[in-house]
Amino acid sequence: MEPYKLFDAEYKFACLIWDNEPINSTDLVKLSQTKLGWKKSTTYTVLRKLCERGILKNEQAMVTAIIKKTDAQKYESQTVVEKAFNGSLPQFLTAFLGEKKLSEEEAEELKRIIEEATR
Amino acid sequence: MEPYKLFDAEYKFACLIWDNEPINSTDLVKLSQTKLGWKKSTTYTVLRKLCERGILKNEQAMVTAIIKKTDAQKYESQTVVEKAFNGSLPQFLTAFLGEKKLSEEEAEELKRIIEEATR
DNA sequence: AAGTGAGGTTTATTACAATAAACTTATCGA
DNA sequence: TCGATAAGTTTATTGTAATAAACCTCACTT
Repeated sequence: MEPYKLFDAEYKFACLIWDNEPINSTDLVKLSQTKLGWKKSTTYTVLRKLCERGILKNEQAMVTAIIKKTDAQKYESQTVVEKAFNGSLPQFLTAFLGEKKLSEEEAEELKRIIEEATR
Repeated sequence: MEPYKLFDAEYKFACLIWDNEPINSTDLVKLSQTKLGWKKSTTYTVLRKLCERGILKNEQAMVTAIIKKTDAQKYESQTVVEKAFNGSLPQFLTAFLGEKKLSEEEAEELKRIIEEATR
């Protein structure tokens, strides 16, 4: 398995931790119950798997993330561009935008991000 | 199942059809063999499923796509942006680019695409 | 000392993606 | 008319994601 690969359920769960860390495991069980509808055992099962894969950490009932959210996101973004767009960001953008129209502000923001990444 | 959702194996297979349609089913079996390493029965199984889901069509042993590649790509791109970036394209772009640097030409191309989508 | 809650683990269950073996039926050329 | 080939279908197998029931152990409280 690639290091940062998170399945859908895992990703949602990891988001709870990214947004709330450090979080006590009992509190995380409650949070998963309300946010995801998970039972306690489900939470611990998924938690342990993500710990084994080096993505999260659970020490003295305190859960934190080892992998940063931005790294998981980078992985997600690059995976889809490779898989479905032959690695081409322009192709991705074209497909994503489709017939959608951007406002001036949105366009400016995107161009700023691109500018930022241009040497 | 959402209409355009294609699993990994299905997406690769659909690409063969998009790139070669219209294609005779026997030829498609051969193509899947060489490109994906699939047996004949695998090809027909996946083909039938995609036909049932209204994504492909197989009539008189002639296989064509009903859903266009661009539509499947649009779905893929929007799905990942929603799932992992809270629907925010700027967040996606930021994560994708990371520390990567763009050349002048790449930046120009991206800005052109954005310009195009700006009313 | 017995009950209770925190903090887990062990073991299952279910669903379905991925792949294919084995069988069928029809056509067509030798 | 028989054997090959095309064009499929039926039925399995395997792996694993998603979810959870049932159990365990320890510390603390009553």
